[in-house]
Amino acid sequence: MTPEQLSASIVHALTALSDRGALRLADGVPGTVVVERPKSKEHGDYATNVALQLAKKAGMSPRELAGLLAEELRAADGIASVDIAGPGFLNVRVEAGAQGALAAQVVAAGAGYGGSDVLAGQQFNVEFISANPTGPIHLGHTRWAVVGDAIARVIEAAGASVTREFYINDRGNQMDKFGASIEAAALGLPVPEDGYHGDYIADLAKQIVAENPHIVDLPEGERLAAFREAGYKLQLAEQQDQLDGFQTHFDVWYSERSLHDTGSGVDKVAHGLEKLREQGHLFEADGALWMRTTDFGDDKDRVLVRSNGELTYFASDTAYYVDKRERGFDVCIYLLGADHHGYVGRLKAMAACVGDDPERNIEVLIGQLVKIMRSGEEVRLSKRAGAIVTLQELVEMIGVDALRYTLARYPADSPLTVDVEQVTRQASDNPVFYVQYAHARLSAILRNAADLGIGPATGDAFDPALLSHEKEGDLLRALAEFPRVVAAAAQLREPHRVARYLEDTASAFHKFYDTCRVLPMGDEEPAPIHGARLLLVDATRTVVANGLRLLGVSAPERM
RNA sequence: GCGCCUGUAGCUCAACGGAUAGAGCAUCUGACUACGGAUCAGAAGGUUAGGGGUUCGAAUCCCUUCAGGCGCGCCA
Repeated sequence: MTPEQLSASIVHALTALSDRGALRLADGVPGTVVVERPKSKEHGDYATNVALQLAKKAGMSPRELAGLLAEELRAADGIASVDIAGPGFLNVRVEAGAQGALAAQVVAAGAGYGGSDVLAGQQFNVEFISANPTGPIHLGHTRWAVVGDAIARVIEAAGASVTREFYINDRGNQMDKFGASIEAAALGLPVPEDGYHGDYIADLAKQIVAENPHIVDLPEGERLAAFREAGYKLQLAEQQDQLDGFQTHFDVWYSERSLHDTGSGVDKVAHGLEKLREQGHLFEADGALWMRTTDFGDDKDRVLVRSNGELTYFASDTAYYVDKRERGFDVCIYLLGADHHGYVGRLKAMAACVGDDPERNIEVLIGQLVKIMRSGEEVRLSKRAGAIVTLQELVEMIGVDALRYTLARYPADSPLTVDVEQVTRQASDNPVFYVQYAHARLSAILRNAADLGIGPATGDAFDPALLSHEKEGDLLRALAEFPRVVAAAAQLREPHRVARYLEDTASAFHKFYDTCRVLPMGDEEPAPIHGARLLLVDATRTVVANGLRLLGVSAPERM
């Protein structure tokens, strides 16, 4: 029995009581009730606080209501016992047969188990990383690579359609500084003070000159542009390559330049401004064009066109948002670092200014920055000073799986400290291996079973009531949780819940494995219990594999 | 100064407003002649930064004090 099924049974019981007049609820019977897995086993297989929640509306004491409900519920299918505890909790024990049946359901659902339709019918755009193409992807971006990708995956599992998008800031003076830095390096001149100083700049210069020796002979202005464009192309390709190797794949790489009229006749910025004008939130002052974001809670109005005629970055942002909405996305999610939290207000206000609902159409997730410790000291990220820990270095040190998992198992809005040495040294103690090891073990059992010529029970040969051991019950309840863990992760945009859940489930499995022999021993004849446990093993393997996939972490069959 | 985020075990961090606040690492004690010991069983470790409030019930919500991070440009 799953929590959902139990919830339905409770609603059914409430309805029956209500129909008989034994219960009168002010707002009627709720559609669903909260069923949770208690922390302590003494509190049964499942617990619900429904009596506490409804007592006031029913005009009776929680324990009184709990008593009524318990009596009604005891008659329901699949329920072994119902106890009333504490102030009015209902502690429910489920019959072994009703619980064991889940194993077959999981295996039947396969890769689809864990999915739901809680976000069905919605189109999501998830934008993350969006690094300037002026340097390598580094640890500062890596958290968003992992979290953004995992958010996209869980939202997809919740039934929505998702586009992962990377916004390339390929316009503006940072690009010019980048170009000037490469140019200086190529010419053997000192890099400008406000330029980029990492070693990679010299490498880029070398590569560009090697590919096109005549570039240094170009006239000065042309030469800068040529270095800038060549550097841009190489750097973007490198970012794409590294993210690809990091199992982070984007559906759309969106160039900021493409928002501006580049002779295509489509000027999306002008279009965005027009939209704002229609809505009446534009005004001119001091020779500049402004958006009155203060109409919607921003702390000050924002300039779109400077008095010198140049467009601000925010003008691009607005046009980009309008474009996303016109491409059909209902919800535009932005993942930004804590150093950008000042943008939340203006982005929301901007969405309101173009006539959207800022509570629904735009969502800005602010993640805390990752603090990096090395040799007991904090490593300060600075692209310009060249002090960076690149994604590539990190992957070489700790591997894709361990790095992804480490960053995925914490909520993005909690500050995180990563000690480079510790993560590297303790790679084998990383919880990712605990979960992966469970998968490898599960795979090994199924392999060994196949060698013995046996497999999971199927059809009528499966007797769910055989899975009555305490550890089997614990494991089954863990498996039953998976769909709502994924749904919660999607709705709350908190994929770390999946990682924590996998650790719990792996633990339940390891305990089961330690206590319950799955395969026949020696020359023992295969019996129904072996088939039933193999089915449970198969179901567990399915859940662990599905969960790891949501995090973009591999599920190895051998380690 | 104003605003946002954070403060939980020695360390890194969990905990839909729920019952005795949990994991991993580190420390200590046990378990391998049968499915993978990267495992399992157990011990120890806490005034959830401090103080008020809301309620059946608060780490969680509200107020306040303290501490830390970040942000407040016609930059990107």
